[in-house]
Amino acid sequence: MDYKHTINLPQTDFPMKADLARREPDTLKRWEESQTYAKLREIAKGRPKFILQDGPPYANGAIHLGHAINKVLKDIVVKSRSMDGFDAPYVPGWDCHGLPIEHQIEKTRGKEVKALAPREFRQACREYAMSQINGQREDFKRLGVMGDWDRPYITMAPKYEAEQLRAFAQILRNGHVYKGLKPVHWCLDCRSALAEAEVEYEDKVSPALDVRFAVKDPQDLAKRFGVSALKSPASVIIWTTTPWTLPANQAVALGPEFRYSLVDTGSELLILASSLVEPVLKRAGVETSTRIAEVEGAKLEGLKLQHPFYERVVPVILGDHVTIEDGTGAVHTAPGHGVEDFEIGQKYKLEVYNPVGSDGRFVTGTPLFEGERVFDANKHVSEVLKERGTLLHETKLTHRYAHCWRHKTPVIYRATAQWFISMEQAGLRKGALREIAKVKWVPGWGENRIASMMAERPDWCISRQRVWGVPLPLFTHKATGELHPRTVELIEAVARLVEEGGIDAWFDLDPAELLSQEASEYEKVNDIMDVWFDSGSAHHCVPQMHEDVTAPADLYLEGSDQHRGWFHSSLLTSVAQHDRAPYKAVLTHGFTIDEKGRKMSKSLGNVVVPQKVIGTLGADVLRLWIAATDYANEMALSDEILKRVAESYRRIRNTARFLLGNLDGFDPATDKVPASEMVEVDRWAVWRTQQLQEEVIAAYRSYQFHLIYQKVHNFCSVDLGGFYLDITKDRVYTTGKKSLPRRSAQTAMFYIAEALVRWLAPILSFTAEEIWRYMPGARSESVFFNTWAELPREMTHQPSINWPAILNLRSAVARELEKLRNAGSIGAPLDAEVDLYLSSSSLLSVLQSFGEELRFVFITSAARVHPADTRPADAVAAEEAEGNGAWIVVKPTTSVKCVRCWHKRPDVGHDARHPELCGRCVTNVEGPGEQRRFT
RNA sequence: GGGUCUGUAGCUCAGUUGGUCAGAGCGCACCCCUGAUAAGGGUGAGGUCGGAGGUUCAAAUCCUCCCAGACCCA
Repeated sequence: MDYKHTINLPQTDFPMKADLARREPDTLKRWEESQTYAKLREIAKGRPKFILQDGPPYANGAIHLGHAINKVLKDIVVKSRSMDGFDAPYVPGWDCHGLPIEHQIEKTRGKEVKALAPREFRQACREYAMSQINGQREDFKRLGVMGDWDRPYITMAPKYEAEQLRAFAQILRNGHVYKGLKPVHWCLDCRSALAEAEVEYEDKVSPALDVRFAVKDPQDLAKRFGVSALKSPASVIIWTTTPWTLPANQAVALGPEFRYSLVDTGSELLILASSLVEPVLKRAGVETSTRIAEVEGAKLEGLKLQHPFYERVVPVILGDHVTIEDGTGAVHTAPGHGVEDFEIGQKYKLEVYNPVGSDGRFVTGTPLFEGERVFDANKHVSEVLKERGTLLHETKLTHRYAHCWRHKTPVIYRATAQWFISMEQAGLRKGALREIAKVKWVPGWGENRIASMMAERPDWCISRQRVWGVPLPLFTHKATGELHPRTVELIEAVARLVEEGGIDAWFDLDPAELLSQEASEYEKVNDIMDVWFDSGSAHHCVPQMHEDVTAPADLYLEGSDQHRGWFHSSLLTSVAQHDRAPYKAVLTHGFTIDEKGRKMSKSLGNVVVPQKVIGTLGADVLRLWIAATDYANEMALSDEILKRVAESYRRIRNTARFLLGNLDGFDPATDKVPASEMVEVDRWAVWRTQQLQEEVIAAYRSYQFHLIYQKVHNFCSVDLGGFYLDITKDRVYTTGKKSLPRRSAQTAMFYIAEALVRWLAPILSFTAEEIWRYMPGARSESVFFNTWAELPREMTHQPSINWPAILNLRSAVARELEKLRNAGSIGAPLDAEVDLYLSSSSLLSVLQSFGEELRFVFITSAARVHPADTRPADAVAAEEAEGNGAWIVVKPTTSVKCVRCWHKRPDVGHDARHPELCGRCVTNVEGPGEQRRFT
């Protein structure tokens, strides 16, 4: 007789094969069609808010792995906060203005660009940015990121631009803005100032010159060095790799603490840092020399020097920025061409002299070099020095030098009129540092990092001489250069115009419209703002344009480079505007590297393309990798790592599938078993689930997603696959379909599935949604409409049975069974029977109470327990567990196999009607069914 | 060159304030099952905790230096 039909095998349509690449789009379509995100907003209405403010990606290019990580981490945060009972909206944004897009237009339109009017050029930029947004948006959605994709904030929206102007007005009113002359990175090709972020460092070959600055007053020098008369002319030697800045030289800086030597070469006297005398003389080819005297740099302050080719006398000054690692220990100082030079120049009231025009040529009237391009002038400078006898030595040097990130060409420092947000004049630095201390930084070292940047950083140059950006809507007086007295009001007027007509409204504006008869006295500023100001004012702009977003945000979440980027600019604008941080917490993640720890780059060929992963393994596998990786450090990805992740995905998926399969025929509304009637091990399973759930929730709250991955995966493999589901299979399969023992297991599995699907949802969003649809019982349309599973309290009490000890015994028995298996005595554990001899009386009595059910723990056909002292000589000692000895005897069983439950039992055939069945199968097939209390 | 970090088995990660802390899962090898089956179960082999010094009765855990890597800056 065939009893197979009496066995309750798992039954589910939930597919084992994920086929994510094909199936995920269906889920996306469902979310789209049923407006899942919008419905979630309705459902969450009234809950406490959790605002994650999106840092806008730049609207240029296809998304890469870094984007994917960032968006998925945000999505995990938002979804987990939602499941945690918050109203957690997600309004994505895009950063739209700025140089890279201008360049993109220049590149694609070619020469035609030059003919474009600025207005048309901006239109082209706008259209391009929009196309990029649309492309990126599809990719972000495909990752499973849920958000208000139909109403993102884009920084080129007229409303955003107008609000940005309002934010600026407030900052101006608060006294942070000034106009100044300052050396800024200047790209000769852009003809524009560059932000730090627009500069990158590349190797460059530069001339390296040692130049004489002759001492004007030899007697003064002699006195300072404490020597009598000097027999030869003396010079301070400076070392420079930018000879073209020598025309702008205003001083020579020495380190106050360093020692400087007066060295006689026979023909002349040189002044050099003592520790550098040797290398300098060596390269200059001086063979014999005598050190006459030595003093601290501080002693030489104010010494008068002759400029090497101009009729200009410059002083020796002191600066802590001077180093004696290379060069001569004497630094040529041109405040118009260097930040440190500028700063030290302020102190010594040096002139900020800049003879270089925006085109990178010396301006008309520059002696000797008028009209020459700066880098070309290097050679000329060197010739002039030679002629004047002021060149000690010349060579070439390869060093890291600032380059324009777009043009890849060397940039210069050039003093120009720019608009600044001052770090000091209205206490911005102080306020920012104070606010940094109030923010929670994850990981904690982020605080140190941004604080040290904030403490050091110079004033923020917010002006750009470009086209595609939000204007600095200012009028300056033609004679005095002062801002119009009603500037704040005027900006508001401009903001209203921009709100209607976008930024073109400003560029097209006739000043008379706002200034009427004053118009002729004022100049309309043509600069635009640094794009960092755009995104940096999102904390102000977004809440003004989207009702779901409020400020300050609960969290900003970006890559660790944003300590200098968006975290930084946002903090500055927010403190300047409101004197508070724009965020309560900041979370940063690392960058992607390959399995060898190297950064991903095209040249190394180790770049992982997210679209490709999604198209093969699926977004959920990529999401799982993101969750599984500790984002605090670098995040390594390679084919092997992806393979591992995909394998663990399958484990989790199959666990869910098995649970669903066993829930076949279970209706939670009618079939749930009360805790008091549940089988002990089922209650253990629910308890264990509850324990884990607490850990999972805690990990979500502390953003430790990789722990969730570890814990949940372990749960599936060890607790469920390796124990609970393994031993429960027998009961679910063989007891009556509607019997209490089976319903008890189903009740546990039901709660496990309810919990599991929710744990997974923020990470494996597609899979969780898929599982959700196969779960029994009435339920909402989407898993995301729910909060964490509530497990019945009476089921989650700590079990009185010492299950950990039983699990230990189980492992010990498994080791013994393995020996039999390897000896060929048994195959499956059901071929064996086991006798346990325990010294722990409590464990002994518990297991004795299990009675016939004990065998199910080991999945053996029989299992018995006895006091330790009755053990036979050949009993094998199990590994110690809490000082309690256990001895094991396993042997092949001699009983006959029941064809239905496959246990080998002595009572097989006792019932004449079912000659092939064991006793419990008989009762399960047509009797009242077996009882189970423990397993 | 400076700042901020990271470096535990092939992979991903645990290792509280220094004292069973050398762990887990995966992978791998071998075995079993064939009623979760392009599944499932079991056993086992893998690490001188990046390297070298030092502090300590005792260090993966503290200090110094070095090496490798990441981000930011110069």
